[in-house]
Amino acid sequence: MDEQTRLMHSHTGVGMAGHPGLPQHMQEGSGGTDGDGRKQDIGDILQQIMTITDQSLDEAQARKHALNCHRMKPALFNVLCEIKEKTVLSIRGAQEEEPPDPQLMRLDNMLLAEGVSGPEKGGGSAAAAAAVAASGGAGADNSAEHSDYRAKLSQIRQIYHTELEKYEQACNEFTTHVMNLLREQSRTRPISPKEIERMVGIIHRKFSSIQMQLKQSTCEAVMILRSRFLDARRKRRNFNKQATEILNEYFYSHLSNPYPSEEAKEELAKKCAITVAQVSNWFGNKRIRYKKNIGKFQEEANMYAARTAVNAANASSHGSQANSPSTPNSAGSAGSFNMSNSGDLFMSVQSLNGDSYQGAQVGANVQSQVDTLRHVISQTGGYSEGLTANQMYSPQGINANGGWQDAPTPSSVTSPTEGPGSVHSDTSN
DNA sequence: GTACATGATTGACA
DNA sequence: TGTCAATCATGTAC
Repeated sequence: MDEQTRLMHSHTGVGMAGHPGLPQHMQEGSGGTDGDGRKQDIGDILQQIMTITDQSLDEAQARKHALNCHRMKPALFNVLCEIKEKTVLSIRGAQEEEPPDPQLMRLDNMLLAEGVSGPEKGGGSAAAAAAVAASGGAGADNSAEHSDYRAKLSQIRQIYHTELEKYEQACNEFTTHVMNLLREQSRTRPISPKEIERMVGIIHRKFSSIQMQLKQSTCEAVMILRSRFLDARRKRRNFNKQATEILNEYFYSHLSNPYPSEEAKEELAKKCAITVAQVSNWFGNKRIRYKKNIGKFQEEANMYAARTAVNAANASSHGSQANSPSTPNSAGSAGSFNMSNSGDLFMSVQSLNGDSYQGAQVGANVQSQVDTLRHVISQTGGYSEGLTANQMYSPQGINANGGWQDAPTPSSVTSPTEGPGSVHSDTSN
């Protein structure tokens, strides 16, 4: 039998004796040996092919039925299935057996940790609490942010589960469909149960890759939510008024050297309910912005000077606390910050009176300073008429180089609470 | 929507 | 390592 005939023979898949509709020579397994015979065979086969379309559906069904009922069919299918198992499927099997995807495991772990997957027993809440703790922000509005975070996480969780359910449903439907299809096809071509099982596995893998994408997207959403929640810059909140006042009071009362020590920073942080880093940031920004635009801050400086003066005056007139006046506290609710000096304020006050600032003079006589302060206060309302702004709070603390007057290197900046030798002009001196 | 205020970040520097 | 200076990103007032 020549190659073409063999091909046709195998393609028809019905090279079995007694099958209707095939040329007699094929049914008998004989092929033409001479050229004319071959031509005749091919012609017959072509004729057969051409007439297939002319056959009725019933006729085709009858043929199909006859084929399925052929006594040799099961045996032949078994053999073919065996061959398939030994060749193609075994090769595929070796390729498809993969270890669990580490990325998928990471995603699963993360979703579990974030409370997106797994039981919903406050996982998101715990994550939010951890996020809050990590952020180290002021606690006042933490609960609001916390609930916001939880709500958004819950939303993500809901979407995740809905989509996951959809995928699983679709996967099951598709698997059932394919299995039915393969079972149906197994009547006409050799498909072993193992092959069907393998196909199911392939479908599942495909769907799990889709699920992995879903998991990845969910993880990204959680990460974004988390980063937004944690990112201090994004959730920047202006300090409350009290905190700003406390910081400003310190700044303007240490204008000649507005570099709080670590201890002072910690105390300010505690008073303002912010972190030490935030205090440092605040002073850094304040120094820069004050230096850049002193005129703009003049009014503010005067206001704090007046306040400090009033409080200093009150403190000194109410007893013997002149050596350690507490920070002026406009509202009295911010707590008293122990600024043991008002030297810079006095410096400015004295300059108001035309005296040049000399550190040794500062705080020499508390009572006289209080008197001077009272004078300043009386003028505060109309300083703009009689006094230039610079007279009130001249940038004398800033040297020609742009640095603060006598400002030591940051590392040697001493606390306002430090004793003699400090660059600050404590009244306690 | 826009301009300004303000807290945070970043890179350079001493 | 703390500070400066520039810059970013958000809040707020209009």
